[in-house]
Amino acid sequence: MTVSLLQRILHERDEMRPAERRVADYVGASPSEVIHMSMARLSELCSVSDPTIMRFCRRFGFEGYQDFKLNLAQSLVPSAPFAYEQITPQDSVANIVRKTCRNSLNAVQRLAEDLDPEQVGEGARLLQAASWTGIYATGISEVNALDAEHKFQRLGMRCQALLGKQRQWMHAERARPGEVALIFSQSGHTKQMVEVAIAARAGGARVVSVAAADSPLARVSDAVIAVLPYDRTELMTPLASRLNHHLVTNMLVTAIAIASGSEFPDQLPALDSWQTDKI
Amino acid sequence: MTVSLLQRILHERDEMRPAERRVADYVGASPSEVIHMSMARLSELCSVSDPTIMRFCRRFGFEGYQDFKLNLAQSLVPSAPFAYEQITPQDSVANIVRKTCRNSLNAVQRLAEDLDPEQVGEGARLLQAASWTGIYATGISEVNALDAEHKFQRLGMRCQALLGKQRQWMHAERARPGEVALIFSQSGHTKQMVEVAIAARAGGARVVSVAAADSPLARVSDAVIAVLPYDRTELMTPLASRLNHHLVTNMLVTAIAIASGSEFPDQLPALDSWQTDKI
DNA sequence: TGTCAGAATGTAGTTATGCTATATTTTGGC
DNA sequence: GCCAAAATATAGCATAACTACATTCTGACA
Repeated sequence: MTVSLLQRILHERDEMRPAERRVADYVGASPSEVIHMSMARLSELCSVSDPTIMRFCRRFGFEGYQDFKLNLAQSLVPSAPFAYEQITPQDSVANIVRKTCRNSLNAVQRLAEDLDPEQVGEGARLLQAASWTGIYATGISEVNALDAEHKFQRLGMRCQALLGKQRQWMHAERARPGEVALIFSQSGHTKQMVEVAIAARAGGARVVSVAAADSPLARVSDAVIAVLPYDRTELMTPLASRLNHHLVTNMLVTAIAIASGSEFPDQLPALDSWQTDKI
Repeated sequence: MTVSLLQRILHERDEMRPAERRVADYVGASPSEVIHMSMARLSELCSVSDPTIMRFCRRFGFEGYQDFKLNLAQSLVPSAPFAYEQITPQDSVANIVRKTCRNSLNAVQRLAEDLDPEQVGEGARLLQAASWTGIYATGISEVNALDAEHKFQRLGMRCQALLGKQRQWMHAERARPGEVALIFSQSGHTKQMVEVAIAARAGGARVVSVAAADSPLARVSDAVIAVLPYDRTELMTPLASRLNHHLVTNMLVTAIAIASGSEFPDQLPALDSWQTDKI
């Protein structure tokens, strides 16, 4: 969970020597003014030299005052972190609605913070170039595979969601160059998925996995879209956090739609708009 | 609803002359990079002069490039309320990731505001009491039906996702008292879903629909869980807003799990925790 | 079609700012 | 008190932001 710059400044204040402490106090007291100030002005107001300001910025990992100011500006924007709230047996339906939405917001925010766009871009490129894509998932993640199948097929991609151990094995063993195996696994520790990845690669296919970084599945993949798994080991993954794979699919679909020249890439014409009759 | 700087840039783009438009396009495409750039670098990349950048910043009310960059940096921070940002063909993958998350946050927030917990509660009661539930959806919403099937079955409920016109018709015609038809339709205008609802009710089953209020489907349902449809009539429903039915399913599952006495109602033990081997 | 005025845009130059190199002062251990 | 290291400042350079003025483009009108 991200700690804001202002909090870090407050937290490290007491470890600073007097001059830097004066900077910390001033920034902490008047951040909105500071973001619009030159370094010279700030150093004058704090009765310190310019290089002390630089050292202050460097203490927090910034290359210079410019980067520091930009981050400080961003840390002024009110954004809930939406803390996770467990739903308990005593909760009313109204609380269920509220907490479900809140926990979903938490899951989306975490994804926004953690996801590396380079990885999404790489995954999209491999998928777009594939002659055929097998989409693999087990258990409750199977719905992610089906969702991806629908959406990719809407883009005209040749692909299939492969459910069930035998069907998955049958396709992974016959994987060939030019194909892609797209694998969804929250933990990246599902044995079947790891074996599928190994088999698909052995046949010459590329493996794109949507899984936890540094997981067994990640280690046998060509491209990983790393999605941080929920880290409460004593509890099972809450329903809300399962949104993240769903969102990654949307991103892949959108990236491929753009690369394919779509005008409205985030609005796939719903199948029901041309296949279903309306009243 | 606050309009962000990025949206204003997109909105005013078409009124600009070519040079300023090049700036608008570049800033719109790569805001995260722009905030860290010098004016000289940006002007070089856009093939415009420095004063053109200044004029661009002044157009939006800023005194200079510094103020512009600070505001742009802040407009990149997801904040409540999360304004919808359309993904355009010029968007980088980083923008796709950012906007997908942002638009998903927007969709969840809208749901939190609009959803009536009474309706969710009523829907959950009917579903919990059902001897058997048929789950109906068409087109891209079929994945919602499959998701619901998985989760309800995990609760021990007798249910089945019914996909395809003939299978749906076959089951709706043979609906009987004590059963429930759960129907997902974003618009509530899908003809097949309305006909299914009418047939199921004629057989004595109860109809729970997750659809737009005041829709044809809502009018032939026993219980409606009203989900506001996306109101951009000229555009198709964006991918992000399709989260809402997924969340309603989570709420129903959680409410039924609580009513059934579950200790951790929002954390279905994932199927994969007892059906899949881990490494 | 040519002319002209206003708008759009660029070039050249100045000032301010961010940043670095080096000097000076302060602090703490012995 | 001495000395070395850490903290801090002074001085100066490079470049970034910005301004003043010049040039080019565009559209209206004769």
